[in-house]
Amino acid sequence: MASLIRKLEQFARLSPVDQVLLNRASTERVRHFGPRVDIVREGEKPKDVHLILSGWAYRYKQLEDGRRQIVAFFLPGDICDVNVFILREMDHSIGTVTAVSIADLSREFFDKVAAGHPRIVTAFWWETLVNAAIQREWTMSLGQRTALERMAHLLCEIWLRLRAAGLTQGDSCDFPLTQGDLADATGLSKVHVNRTLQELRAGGLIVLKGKTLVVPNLERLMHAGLFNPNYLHMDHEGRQLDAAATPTDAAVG
Amino acid sequence: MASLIRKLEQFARLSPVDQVLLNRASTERVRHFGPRVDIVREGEKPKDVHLILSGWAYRYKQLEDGRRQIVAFFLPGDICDVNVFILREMDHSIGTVTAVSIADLSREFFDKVAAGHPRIVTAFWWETLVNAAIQREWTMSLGQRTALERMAHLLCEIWLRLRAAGLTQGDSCDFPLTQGDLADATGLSKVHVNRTLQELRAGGLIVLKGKTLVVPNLERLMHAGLFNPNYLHMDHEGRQLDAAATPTDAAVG
DNA sequence: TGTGCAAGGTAACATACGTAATTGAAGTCG
DNA sequence: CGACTTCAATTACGTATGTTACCTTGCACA
Repeated sequence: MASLIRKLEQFARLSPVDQVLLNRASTERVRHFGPRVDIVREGEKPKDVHLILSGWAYRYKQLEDGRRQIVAFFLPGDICDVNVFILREMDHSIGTVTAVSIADLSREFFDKVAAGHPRIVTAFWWETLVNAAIQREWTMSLGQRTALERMAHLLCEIWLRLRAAGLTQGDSCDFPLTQGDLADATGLSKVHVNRTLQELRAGGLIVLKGKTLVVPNLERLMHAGLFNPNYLHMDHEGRQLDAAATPTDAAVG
Repeated sequence: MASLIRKLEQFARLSPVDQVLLNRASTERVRHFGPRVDIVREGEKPKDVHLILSGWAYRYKQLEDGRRQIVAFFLPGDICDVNVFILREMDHSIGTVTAVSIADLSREFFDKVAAGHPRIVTAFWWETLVNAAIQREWTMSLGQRTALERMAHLLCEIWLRLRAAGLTQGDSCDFPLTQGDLADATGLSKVHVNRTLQELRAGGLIVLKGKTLVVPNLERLMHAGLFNPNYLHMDHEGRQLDAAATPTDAAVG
């Protein structure tokens, strides 16, 4: 799976054998879903781990009275939760935004990885730790950032993650989220999301129309969102995201 | 370390050899800190993983202008982040509430665990996944719950975690957090935290005075916080937290 | 055994954001 | 191609929570 390997390679150098294993695992048991559909529901017993091959999805939780919070977005190349099948039941649901293809990764796959593929183990740990860091940053956003900062911050995060997966074209990208989605993710009302987006547009920070987002000046958007990319841990051992940095041949694992 | 083993045993049955290993690791390199002191600072390179032996601490992030968010609390028996030393630098800080003793767990320790102690591996995965679930629930709280619900929810969480660590006495427990701490954790102002606590007191949901918290009726407090304990994943394979459930001899791992 | 400082508590006032309701634009499906 | 349905946009108004300021309580330490 291109996006996954591209993403993991950012962090750990995978051997050809590693890559073959990942490729096989991500083509063996593939399922397809339509847009706006649940893939997994709270209360179910997690049997497999899901790798997003294409499309956007989100993880969400819901209160009995209907209030709903999106707690994470999944983009192509993302793994839902390494090793969740250890748990007895899901404490949240996963739904699609667009049409989505996923590969189911079994417990046996992870056992095999643990037994003989230390580079992949390291890379999966990195994925796990980064996801935890993202969740913390969302806590920070919801607790401390204003509506404008929060929105700008979220857009920066999605932008950088898309870029790392090779899914941006110049300064624009596909953006299938509705204002309702953004509201559920930022903890704001739809009305206030609309106001906030207007403000970002007025400041020339974003162009958002139809299902396309343009970020003319990432620096400025990051500034507006008090965005510090360190939590994404996109560099390691001197390897930088898109600066051709020191070509240290770091053996990780 | 008693609290740690007690907590992990809730989930995975550890062999005597496993327990010896954990006990050795948690007595080898111990450090002591005073109250209101930083253990780790954002930007540092994580060299070890920290196991809290005694005392309360928190993980926090700070914006340049001083706004600060507590994103997690650490109680005795908690491990800060399994395998963080994989990352290049900390994206947050860890500070103490009370005096704290910690054990430093090295990379070598985790390598040894990975190589020969599958039960501990499983238990650590469980710890990791539960911590992620807790972080998600905080996101939910900050995004959707009202001040009152949020506070009640947080108190329930801390209560259950303390109870699982054996740190409650009947319906009361030590509670060293200040209203300022609660404000930074809930994303509310100190004034509003005060108002909210008054309201909880008026409703007879808590008695909070000095450094002691009493929860006369956990059910009612949970109800007020829309608290669903499933996210703590405190039961597994039929083993319930404090109901003497089916004594399934489940071999995990 | 006071004395100083952090923590808790209160009040008056300010505001960022939510709610409800309506309208128009844009897809989508029979 | 018209009829739905969803999404975006906008207005008027309401409120939960923030801010500032000040006072009280409690406890650590001289």
